[in-house]
Amino acid sequence: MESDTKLSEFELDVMNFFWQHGQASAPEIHELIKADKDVSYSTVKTIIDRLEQKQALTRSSQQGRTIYYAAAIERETFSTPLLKGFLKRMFAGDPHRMVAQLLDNEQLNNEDIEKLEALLAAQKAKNQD
Amino acid sequence: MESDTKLSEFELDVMNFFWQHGQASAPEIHELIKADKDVSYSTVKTIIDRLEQKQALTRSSQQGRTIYYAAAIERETFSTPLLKGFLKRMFAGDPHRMVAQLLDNEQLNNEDIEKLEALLAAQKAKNQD
DNA sequence: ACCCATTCTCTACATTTGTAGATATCAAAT
DNA sequence: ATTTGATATCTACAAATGTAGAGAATGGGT
Repeated sequence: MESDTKLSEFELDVMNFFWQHGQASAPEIHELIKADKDVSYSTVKTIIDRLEQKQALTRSSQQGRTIYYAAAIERETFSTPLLKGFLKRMFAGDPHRMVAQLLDNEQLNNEDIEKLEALLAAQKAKNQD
Repeated sequence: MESDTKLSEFELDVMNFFWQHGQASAPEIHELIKADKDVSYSTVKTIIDRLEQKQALTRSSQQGRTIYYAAAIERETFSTPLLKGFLKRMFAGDPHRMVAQLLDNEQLNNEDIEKLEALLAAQKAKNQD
């Protein structure tokens, strides 16, 4: 894929299903998406087609007429630059601000927080060497 | 402002200058933006006009013909829902994943990390009561 | 009082995005 | 073999977005 491929919000929503579920057909994705948002099959299929064109999805198999697609790129391929951009845009590039707001927004219980603490500790250890 | 106002990427870039610098004129913003990206004055002014229409900016004063604008909404008004959306879309709603990647992407030194640890500790304390 | 550089206003346009209908096609049920 | 329901393909379109030129307007210098 082009390194500069951009995905729209809706396209990203669709990709998420693939990243979570592995392969899926358009009707399946439509079904999943309808839970959140009332869109027609055509709409979803169009998004999938565009994702295929952008080479974010590939046809992975076929059952009868039904085409199964799968993500052709890792989530990280997108999340890395996006996170950077988002951090820059929304938090003036300051991770501290971002985590502060994350803590504010999400209701993390102590268990969650401890997991994050472990993460930080690990990074500190890594910094040491 | 409408609670459902959406800003585009470019619009957000422009808002950032206002959030950081307080009030500014279109030519000033153009000057600042040119450092990153080669766009014409017209382009920048159009974005500012759209932001004004969306009531994200207001005219705060005037020097001769030059109009000064200022942010009419707080950064948090946008960052809160956007962070939520971004978390959902890019990290399947899992803050842990997001922080993990943040740590991966940004090179945080131990001092930075300790600040984050303090943040987490504070939140834990708050959870207690 | 006059000129002009600066800034604003207006208009325009290609592209991307969200949206979906019409229609072709075929696999499976009878 | 025929029908039909599910699926795919194709086409379309309005709105948003990134982009910028032409030209109007005026504040400030002389």
